[in-house]
Amino acid sequence: MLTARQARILELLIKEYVESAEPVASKSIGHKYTLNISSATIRSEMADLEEQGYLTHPHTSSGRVPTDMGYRFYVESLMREERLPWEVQQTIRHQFHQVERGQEAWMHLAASVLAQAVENAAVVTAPHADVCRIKHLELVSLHERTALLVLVLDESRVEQQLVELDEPCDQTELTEIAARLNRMLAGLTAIELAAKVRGLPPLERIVTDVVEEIVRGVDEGGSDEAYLDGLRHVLSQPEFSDSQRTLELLELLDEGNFIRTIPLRALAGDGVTVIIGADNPRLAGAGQALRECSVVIGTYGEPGVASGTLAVLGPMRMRYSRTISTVRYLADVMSELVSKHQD
Amino acid sequence: MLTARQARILELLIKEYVESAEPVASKSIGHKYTLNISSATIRSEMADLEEQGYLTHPHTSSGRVPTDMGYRFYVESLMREERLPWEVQQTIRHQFHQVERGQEAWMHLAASVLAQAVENAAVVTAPHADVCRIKHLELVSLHERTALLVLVLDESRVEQQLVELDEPCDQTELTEIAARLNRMLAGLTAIELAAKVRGLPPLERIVTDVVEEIVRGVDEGGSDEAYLDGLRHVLSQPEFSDSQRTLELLELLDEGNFIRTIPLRALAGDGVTVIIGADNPRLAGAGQALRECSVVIGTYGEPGVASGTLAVLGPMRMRYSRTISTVRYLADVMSELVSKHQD
DNA sequence: ATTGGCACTCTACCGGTGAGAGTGCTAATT
DNA sequence: AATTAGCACTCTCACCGGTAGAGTGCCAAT
Repeated sequence: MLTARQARILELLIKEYVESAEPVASKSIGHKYTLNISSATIRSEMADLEEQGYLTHPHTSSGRVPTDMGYRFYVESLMREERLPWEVQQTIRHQFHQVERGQEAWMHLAASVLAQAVENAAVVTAPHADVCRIKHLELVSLHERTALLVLVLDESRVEQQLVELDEPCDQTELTEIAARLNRMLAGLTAIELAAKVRGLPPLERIVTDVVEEIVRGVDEGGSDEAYLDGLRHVLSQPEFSDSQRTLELLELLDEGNFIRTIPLRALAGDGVTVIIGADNPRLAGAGQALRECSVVIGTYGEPGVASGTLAVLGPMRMRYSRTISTVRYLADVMSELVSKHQD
Repeated sequence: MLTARQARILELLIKEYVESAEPVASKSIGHKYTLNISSATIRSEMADLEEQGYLTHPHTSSGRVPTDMGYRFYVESLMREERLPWEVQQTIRHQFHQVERGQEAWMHLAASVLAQAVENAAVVTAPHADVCRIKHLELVSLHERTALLVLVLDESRVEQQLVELDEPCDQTELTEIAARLNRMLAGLTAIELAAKVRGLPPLERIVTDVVEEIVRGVDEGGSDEAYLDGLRHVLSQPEFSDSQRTLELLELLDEGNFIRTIPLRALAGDGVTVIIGADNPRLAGAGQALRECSVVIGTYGEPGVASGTLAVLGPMRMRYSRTISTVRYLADVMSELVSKHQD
């Protein structure tokens, strides 16, 4: 167990380390923050903290550095959650209301705003329900036997796919088919759809099969695109001054690999979840680079109805308090906006 | 002017340097490729080449390295364009026919395939006409006063945007409006549209204004999204072993900045264009990192009707022949696929 | 329990040195 | 006149040893 003083020292040490990125000496804590104890005392406390696993030593004669366990204890017990300063709140809100275009642009914006606010990498996934519903579909003739299916789902999600038809079919016919299907399918989920389309004529079936495939794909979230921004912030941290490390991380996360590497949805819990270093078994196998990183995950929207994920990736040496507040705040803002456009 | 022998030496030197990434000594050329001349002769030829500006010296007693000018001469005069090996062609074709989903996925795929094939960073922009035409539009009611406009343009391009209406409006009304507008606007360009919508009732005007805005945006290509992949390849090259360089490049290109930094459309010419180092004034200002890079740009599709851009970014020390062939080949494949789905 | 003091350890930095690689020049050769 | 062998010269890089400085661990005094 930690005494109150040890906890205090741990807290100050982490604060200091987060700022300086260098091992913290016993003196610097005593000097900077006016504790009425000498460096020698701090040293012996530190030795104790180390024995309990909260700190380490890069080498015998260097200052202390927090371990995963140290950070975890800090996040869970020591840190008080910061209220996000008014200006920052305003900046975020402002940036958000500036643009209000398609969902894609919106996600990009969210990732960009988050990345900028926390000065780390940010990932955002689009909001959607656990099961999504069909809102509307449209068929546009491209060729004789090729049509473009535009499928509008709830949550303003638009999916498109080419459909190869059995027989030639002009726009008039397609429009009729679309109208019939719209009357029949509006508001259905994938499962309901599957039940309802039995016995439809073949041409309609070709379309509904594609629709079902798309809807199922969306439900599984496998198609979830992750909008990533701000990798540069992470990579410019001193822990990545070695270009080998940089590459390792880059290869893990480049180009939409993120979701495959870090299964956000699976890791997200209620409120804001913090994953520190090799904390989570799912990250443990992911190479050295990730083991020095932490991930802060939040969800926004209404659970089950329309929710997305919001995450920050940074070095373990991260301003947790600030990051968590920001994620929470941004999640709130985005929840608001989502519920405004709720159907 | 270069003698035949000097040209030969330049060629071999570049080949060697591209492989080894290290300054090339006079000996190593003589040894590896059986020229019947001694290293002393090669040295004097090299000195001459240097005087003419094709080579440089990192320092007095090191081998030679090609300059921008050296590379340019190589690309324009010495290099013979390689025929892409059959297996590579097959690999590319195969990867392409695997997936045939929405345009977005298609672009991602193209970037990924290209990046992998040339082992450098690849950028792809979606195909579209210089002026695009309206194909179809759809209005979906979200709220009383909010509708989702889904706009299908030629080239299977789908744009969506929220529209705030003056007065409450239900789906039935919206559908009617959409039908009217479709009859009126199908096949029009932005300019034709602007002329035709004068005197429409206010509610229709709100929609057409948004449509016009979108179409103009698309025409200008400013909204061109660039699909970037394979940065990791570039950054793992030895010229970026310094993590400072890495960062510089990353900051230039991170998150869709690419198009802003490198105006592909403006640089593309007929066939395949190669920009070497600080060759182009538009790149000159872009920081040290880019000055050590080359860009190979190709276009695909039918010029003016539906064309997109395809580019490779890599260190100046690049396998130009292979890269150019690959860009050309991929452009052909993509042109085929585009014209197949032409309207 | 706390603290001042001191020995000990490890790093980072500096200057020097020697090997190696590669050139430039010159004088000899074809 | 072009080519070549030979040699001196230059620059880099890796290695070494020595030192200053930072910081700890421990012990004896308070």
